[in-house]
Amino acid sequence: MPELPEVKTVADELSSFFKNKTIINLELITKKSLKNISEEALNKINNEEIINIYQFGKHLIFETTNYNFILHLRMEGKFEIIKNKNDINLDHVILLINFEKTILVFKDHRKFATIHIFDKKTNLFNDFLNKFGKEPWNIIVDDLYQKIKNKKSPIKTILLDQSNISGLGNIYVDEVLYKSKIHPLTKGNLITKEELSTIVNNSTLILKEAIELKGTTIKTFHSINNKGEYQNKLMVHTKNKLPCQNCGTIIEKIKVNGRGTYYCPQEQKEKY
DNA sequence: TAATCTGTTATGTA
DNA sequence: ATACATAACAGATT
Repeated sequence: MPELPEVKTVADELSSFFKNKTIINLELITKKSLKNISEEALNKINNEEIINIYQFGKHLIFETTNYNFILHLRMEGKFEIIKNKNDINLDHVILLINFEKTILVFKDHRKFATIHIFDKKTNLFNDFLNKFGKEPWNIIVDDLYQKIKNKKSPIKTILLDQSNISGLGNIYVDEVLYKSKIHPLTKGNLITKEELSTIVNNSTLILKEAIELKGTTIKTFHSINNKGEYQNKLMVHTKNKLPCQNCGTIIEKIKVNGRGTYYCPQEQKEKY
């Protein structure tokens, strides 16, 4: 489900329910799903109070008294809040986070989600975050330009790489490149600093508007109480063979790095 | 019906 | 540095 706006929507809702609440314990339901953390490690945050729940890039971060607990939802991670354990449909449930009066249910039918827990007494949390690029509104264009100016990979691939810029996924990157009038296959070394500046500005505009609308619901995304509405604003993504809403040219779908990619062949010309 | 493809993600390998 | 396979699974397509 999640790119940055969807994760932020989820984080805000979870925060309204669980900020300042104490975790009683975690119950791992589907053991084989956690590849990057041990079951014992989950016990560390038993009895921890949640101080804050927020989003960085596509990461959902629960800050507790002594730890940072990070969930990455990948493709299909989602939550439900229930009152009674008997109400749970256990299909695809990975984890139960038990609170005094409610249970936060974490589901992930493709089991791609990852969990990290970092002790605040160490630098591991900062080290982890430092592997990722800044969010668009904090990007320094000159710095990003230095990173991409010699790359031969397509600009779409570069923008999806979270070590360059955090928060763009397959939907919004198509929308950003459309708004910026740049062909998704344009090689990084052909992007001018001015074009990169346009891309960064449009990334900020589009992600912020999507946050206002609580994300995009294409398949199954809904946060907890909200359905996103940004799907009504999409200009190219999922619009294969439909006329461009600006110029009427038929939108094309291609593959870039194996990802379905939509663009307007009239307004987004490839540079060679 | 069954085989194949696709996917709001990301990492590991070569 | 860059392309490809892989993770696991449901729903759509052939």
